[in-house]
Amino acid sequence: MHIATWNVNSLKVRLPQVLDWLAAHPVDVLCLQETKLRDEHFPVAALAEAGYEVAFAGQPTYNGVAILGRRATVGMPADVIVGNPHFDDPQQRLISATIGGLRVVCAYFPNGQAVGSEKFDYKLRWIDALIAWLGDSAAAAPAPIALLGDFNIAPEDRDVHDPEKWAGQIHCSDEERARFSRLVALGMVDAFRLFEQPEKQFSWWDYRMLGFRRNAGLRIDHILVDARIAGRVEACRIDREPRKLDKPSDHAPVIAELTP
DNA sequence: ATGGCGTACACCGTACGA
Repeated sequence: MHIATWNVNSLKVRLPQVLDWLAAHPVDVLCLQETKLRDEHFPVAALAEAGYEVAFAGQPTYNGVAILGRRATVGMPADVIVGNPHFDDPQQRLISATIGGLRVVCAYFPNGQAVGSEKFDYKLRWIDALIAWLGDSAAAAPAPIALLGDFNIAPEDRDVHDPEKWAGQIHCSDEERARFSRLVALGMVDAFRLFEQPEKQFSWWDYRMLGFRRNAGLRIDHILVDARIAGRVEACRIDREPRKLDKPSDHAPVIAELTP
């Protein structure tokens, strides 16, 4: 079974790339972030045609998350919960569902803009509420949890192209990294770091300043899996190919392979 | 050098992202 996450930065613009990517990589579960679509505009029919059942939560212009399930293998996302019961949030950043024997949590963490800003405070509170909720529900979870998404946190300096330039900055601050560690401490592992990886592996590159060509990126998109099923993770990698296309998302997909 | 690029919505600029 393959599970994946991709911040598409507008599903309206990126739909052809998502369909092409799914045709080439028929993952069983795909979590999307920044769909930027009202629910009535979500491309349910096009994805059904491609063999995927969907659960989604959107709003105009900003945010928006979705979980896609391959009909032939895992089918429809079940027991869908939109948002976090511990945190009243007008922004659509969180959706979870039971699928493929996992409790899949698809998350678009707030960006935070700048350390110390109001948006940074919102980011920290949002993450604290996520930790509180997962901490509570993990005990009662009917299935192992997999948390996939755009965390907007580079957990370590090796996840940053220029750690000195980024030291203490947004995505790299101690407060954010401490919260990433607290998520892991709930009993999850970073699937990507279960394996030896090449150096300088990133999942996001700035559109500006030739970020991708210079590999000036950050690894901020992650797949955390329940530590109890860490042994089932066979592989985890970032697929840079879609970032090379015309009109790409600024993020690349991350894929993990699990044994059944 | 705080720029740069891309998206959305609405208007021909502004907000936001990371």
